[in-house]
Amino acid sequence: MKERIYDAIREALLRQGPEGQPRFAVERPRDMSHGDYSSNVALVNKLDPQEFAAKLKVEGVEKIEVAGKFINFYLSREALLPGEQVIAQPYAGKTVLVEYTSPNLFKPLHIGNLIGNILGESIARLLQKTGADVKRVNYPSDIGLTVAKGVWGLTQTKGDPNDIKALGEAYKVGNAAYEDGSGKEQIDAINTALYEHSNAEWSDLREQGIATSRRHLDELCARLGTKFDTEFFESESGPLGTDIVRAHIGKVFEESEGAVVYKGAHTRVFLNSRGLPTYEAKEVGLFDLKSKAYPDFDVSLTVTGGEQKDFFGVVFDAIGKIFPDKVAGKTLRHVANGFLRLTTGKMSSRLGNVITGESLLEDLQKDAQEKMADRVLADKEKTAQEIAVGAIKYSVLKSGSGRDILFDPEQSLSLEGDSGPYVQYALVRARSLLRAASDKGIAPSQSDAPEHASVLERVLVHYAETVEYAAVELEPHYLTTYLTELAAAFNSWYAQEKVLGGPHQHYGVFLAAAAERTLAEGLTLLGIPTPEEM
RNA sequence: GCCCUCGUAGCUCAACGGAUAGAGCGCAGGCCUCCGAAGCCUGAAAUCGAGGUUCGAUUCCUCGCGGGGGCACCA
Repeated sequence: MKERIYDAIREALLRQGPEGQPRFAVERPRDMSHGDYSSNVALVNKLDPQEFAAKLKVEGVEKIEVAGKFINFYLSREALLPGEQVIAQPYAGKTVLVEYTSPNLFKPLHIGNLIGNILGESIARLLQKTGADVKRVNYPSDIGLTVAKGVWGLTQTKGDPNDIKALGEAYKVGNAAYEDGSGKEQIDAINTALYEHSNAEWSDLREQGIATSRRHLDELCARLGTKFDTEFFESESGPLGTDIVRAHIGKVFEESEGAVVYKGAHTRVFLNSRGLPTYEAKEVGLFDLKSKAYPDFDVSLTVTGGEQKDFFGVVFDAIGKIFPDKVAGKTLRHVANGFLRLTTGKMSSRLGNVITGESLLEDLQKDAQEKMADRVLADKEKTAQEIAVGAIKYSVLKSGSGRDILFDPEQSLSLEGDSGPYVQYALVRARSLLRAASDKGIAPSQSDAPEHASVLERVLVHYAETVEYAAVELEPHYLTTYLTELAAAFNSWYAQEKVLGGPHQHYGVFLAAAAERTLAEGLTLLGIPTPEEM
């Protein structure tokens, strides 16, 4: 619909004469009383709005009104009848790699790690919906200093490498010893030994710890709704990156103080003075792995914390110099996710005040269970989990992608108001109404539609363009905001409308079905579960 | 020191250079004999400061103040 109005204006503008590039916007007015769409075309092009508006004719628009500097478009009743929504396909024919989650094996996943997974999953789904062939990539860190700290910690604590909590404890011990210097030498030695597989005992601890960590990770990803297409490990990208970097010393890289560095916007170390690859060199290897697995990819997105922005700027720059041919025509892009801060202060593995992803989910599940105490549901546990996942995901996806998320561990997460469960609840009510209608044999139909459209229909029309916008901008929160508005419109309509048995009952069912479809699809694009009942 | 970000009701967040700056929580009040009250309705309450660009600035630019992040062997 938006396209249609846009095209009509552009055509009329071109007919006016050769004034160069037509410049104008068609947007959804903030206030519904200003119509369903609005344009600033007259203002920007210094035209008489009345005169210009008179020349416009758009199918599906019943009233074109000039309000001061704007031209407002009111859709016809027919155009406002909820129907098939066609989602534009700006990514058609594109292969997009989305790398996200990228956990540190050997440490339990804390809520901070969850943010990247939640954002990445939603972006992947939005891209898919708008035409892309999406490949989900996980890049776990299974070797390097972090793992060495954990292994050293285990040798001290004698913890069980099959116990995830013991791993967390061991990492804390190792990290502390590394920072105060007391264990630095030994940990560095373990690090080297792990790369070289020169110590069976340490390598064995590493393998066991990784297996434990992966079990928990897989289980958590399954609960969150992520299924990766490919995994690349740092133990693969490390050696590969090392070789590639070495082969380009003098051309792209230079040696300095025993290390191999790249001098871009700022200087970064790719191989440290012990000859081991840093994160930087591993990224070089990772790019090579990605281009071998998916030689025809068009876009590669890396979703990680915003603090890595400058880092990726330099690394992508270096990769472009190493592989000018492989990078040509492709886009490498870093997508920043914010990090999670606690109201009680910074969360830090070192201080031990981490909240693991698992424990947060469990707490929320308990809250949800309590709320459902007096209800009879088919599967309360499953439902509670859907609500818990919805609550967490919504709280991450409701603000702009790079923004930090403030989390109050005392208050837990909200299950009401501006929240995941609020939108889920609207969906559940719509489904419940549809079930009741079906039981009573009231079929959906437009036959008894009321003369005027309600707010609900006027919100529904904007679904497709919102999905497209969120996908192109890589900003799921536009969709989140929209769905909350849609849920509010539905709840409001539902509260004042006695549907079944009323004069517009068939249309009411028809409208509820449209709301149900849209809410369900929208939530799915965010990666939020869509419960049948709650 | 340099670079990047952010600053909007008491709190957590929205607002693609546009019209009367929207929500939720909290606060004050109202609504279940009726398809689900995790809901609906009403009310009080905000753009960090100073300049500039623009017909129009929360949004863009400059300066200042205040958070956060990054800048050589962590990821």
